[in-house]
Amino acid sequence: MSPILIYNESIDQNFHESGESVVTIKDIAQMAGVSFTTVSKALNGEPGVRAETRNKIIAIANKLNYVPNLAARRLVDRKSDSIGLIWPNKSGLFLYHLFEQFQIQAEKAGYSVMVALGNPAAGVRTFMKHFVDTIVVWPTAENTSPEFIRTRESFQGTMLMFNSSPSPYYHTISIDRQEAIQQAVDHLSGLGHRKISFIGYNSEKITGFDRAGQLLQLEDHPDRLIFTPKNAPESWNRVADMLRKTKSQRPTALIVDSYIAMFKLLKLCRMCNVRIPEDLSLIAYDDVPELEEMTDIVVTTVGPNVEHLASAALDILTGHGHPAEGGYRHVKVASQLAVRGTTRPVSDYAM
Amino acid sequence: MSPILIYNESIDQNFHESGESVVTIKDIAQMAGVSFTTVSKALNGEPGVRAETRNKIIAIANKLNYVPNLAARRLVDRKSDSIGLIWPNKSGLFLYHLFEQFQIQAEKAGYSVMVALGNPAAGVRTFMKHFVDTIVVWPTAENTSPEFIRTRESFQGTMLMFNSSPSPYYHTISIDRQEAIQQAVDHLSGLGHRKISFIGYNSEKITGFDRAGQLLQLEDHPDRLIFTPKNAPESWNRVADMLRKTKSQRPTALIVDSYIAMFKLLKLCRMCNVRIPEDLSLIAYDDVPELEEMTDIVVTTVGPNVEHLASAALDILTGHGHPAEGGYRHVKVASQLAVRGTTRPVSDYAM
DNA sequence: CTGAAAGCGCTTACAG
DNA sequence: CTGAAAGCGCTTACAG
Repeated sequence: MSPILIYNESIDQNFHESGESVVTIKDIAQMAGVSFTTVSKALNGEPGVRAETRNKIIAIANKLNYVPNLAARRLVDRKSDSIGLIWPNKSGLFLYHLFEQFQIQAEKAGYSVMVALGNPAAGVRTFMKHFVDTIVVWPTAENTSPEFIRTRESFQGTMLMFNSSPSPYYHTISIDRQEAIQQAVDHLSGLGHRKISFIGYNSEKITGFDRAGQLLQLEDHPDRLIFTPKNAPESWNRVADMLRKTKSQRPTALIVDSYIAMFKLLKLCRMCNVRIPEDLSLIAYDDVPELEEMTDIVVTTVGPNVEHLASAALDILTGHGHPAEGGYRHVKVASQLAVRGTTRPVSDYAM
Repeated sequence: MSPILIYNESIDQNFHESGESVVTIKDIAQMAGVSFTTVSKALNGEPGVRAETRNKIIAIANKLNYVPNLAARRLVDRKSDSIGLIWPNKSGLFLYHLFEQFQIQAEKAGYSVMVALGNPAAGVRTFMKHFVDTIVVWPTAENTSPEFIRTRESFQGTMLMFNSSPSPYYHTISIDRQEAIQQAVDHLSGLGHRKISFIGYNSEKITGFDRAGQLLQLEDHPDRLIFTPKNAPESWNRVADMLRKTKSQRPTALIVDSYIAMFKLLKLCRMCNVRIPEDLSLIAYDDVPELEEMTDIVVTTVGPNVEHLASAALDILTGHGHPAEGGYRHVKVASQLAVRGTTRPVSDYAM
């Protein structure tokens, strides 16, 4: 691969004249004929400064265009109303949307939000360096690593972990994936489907599928569960095999694990000339907005709503209804079924 | 509130009467049996510390999970070695990948990277509060606003603007979109295509298309340029009309503006029973990695490579070959054509 | 190679 | 009401 192709480079010799504010409280103190202690108090609205003195000081500060040095201030009182989000590499679209939502809501609540990309442990360290006092994490393999845990322990602020079981060390928000899949199955069952397939590998979701299947006494069939682990593309051959079966042989509805799996499935369907939803109903886990413009059909989905997740997190962090004690809170967020274009009554598939 | 109790047996409780204070260079100094001056030098890679001493100090720092206090460092006026990325809402996948690449390379170069989501002006303010001394921006309507410009002017650090014309106030990296589209046309022309369509709305790209068309004396035809502005979905009807024409009437190759447009086009192709690349060649602008798993075919693309963009930015910021004067640099990055599955010789389309 | 000391600009007890 | 002093954690001359 060729190196960076820079074919036109120029140097701008104009210097940016920085109007550096060298004005400190000491300068103001001298001009006002008071001590810089008094200046500090006056400017910070502390009590115990005569109004006359205070006004004089403020006037001078304005005149000199005084800008407080935040580094100095922060060195003394280490506070910041900012929230840090840990964003591991390759986290995909769902996290992208969740964090976008989170920031919109956090901004409204008066927080500034920063995101640390890359290695989560490094991210926590970055936030510590920058005085971010609240950190929000979405778990991945990387941030359950010993390194991350060690780093997390040295963090003095508040932490909120999404999608985690309750912990004595941080707030948690969990998602009931099992219940989500059960909702999906319920919906399909309500439409008369008895022969349903689940394609995926997440154990919580599979458990939900199994449980719902038993409760509703769904039909047991060879394609009931097609296990497609992350690094086994060949497992998708089984999906293709299923799609090639005759209408009476194959299931009438599918549930897929993720939107990635959904794309693979849609590809295979096209290859096998199976139309969705004309030949087969489909529900996908995870609701990612831009998918609509990428797929031919608007897919029925189930999963946690990013706005709900974000506001649940913010509620905890802003301490809404927070027990005064200051213990950590553990909230479970329910999923939502968004019925759209890809689920039809089983009667539509009658032979 | 119940704090996170760090209990590390190797820490002598003498230094930490509360058992949870933040570790400073003084703590490390005491453990290492040296002065904190030496610790500072050792940790900052300053010369004049015996290797043995340095290693010992570094080992202790790691063990204690030492995080330097940026406020203190910044007070004595030193760089914070962190770069802030401004990430406006709805910026889409390309920026997502560019920033991911940027952070990977920046981390290798020893910087910590933070991203500010949401309003760009607020982002700059956040970064100022947190001692970030370098800010990287991708232009949008929001960050050419007067508010942003005002905020930018009060920022004392270095700024790098992607996709901007040279400026006396910051570094810039521009992308030659015009040339990118010319590359695409050249490639198609080389395959014998004379009847090519451009679908999109970006004026630079259209200019590139027009220019290349004139240079190569391509055929002029009714579907040469289909202008599809952002808020005019009806403009896509013209694309559908084109696809419904007979093989001899319609163009043999298409170039689309963006991956969003690509998805729309692929949908329409399916509806109109036009196969790509069996019936029509296609080149899309912008190379976004995950597209591969979402489309049936692997699309030939043209556009700036995120790795190149990221490393060009980093080169500037790390001052590789930087003139000592401190002027701003302005670099133009070329695009790359990634020939993949969707461009065929025009002879394949012979009637 | 190592360390004592000054000091960055500010806040906050504490004493007048 | 006002101010002298201590100190936040760090870097950087400077002296040993």
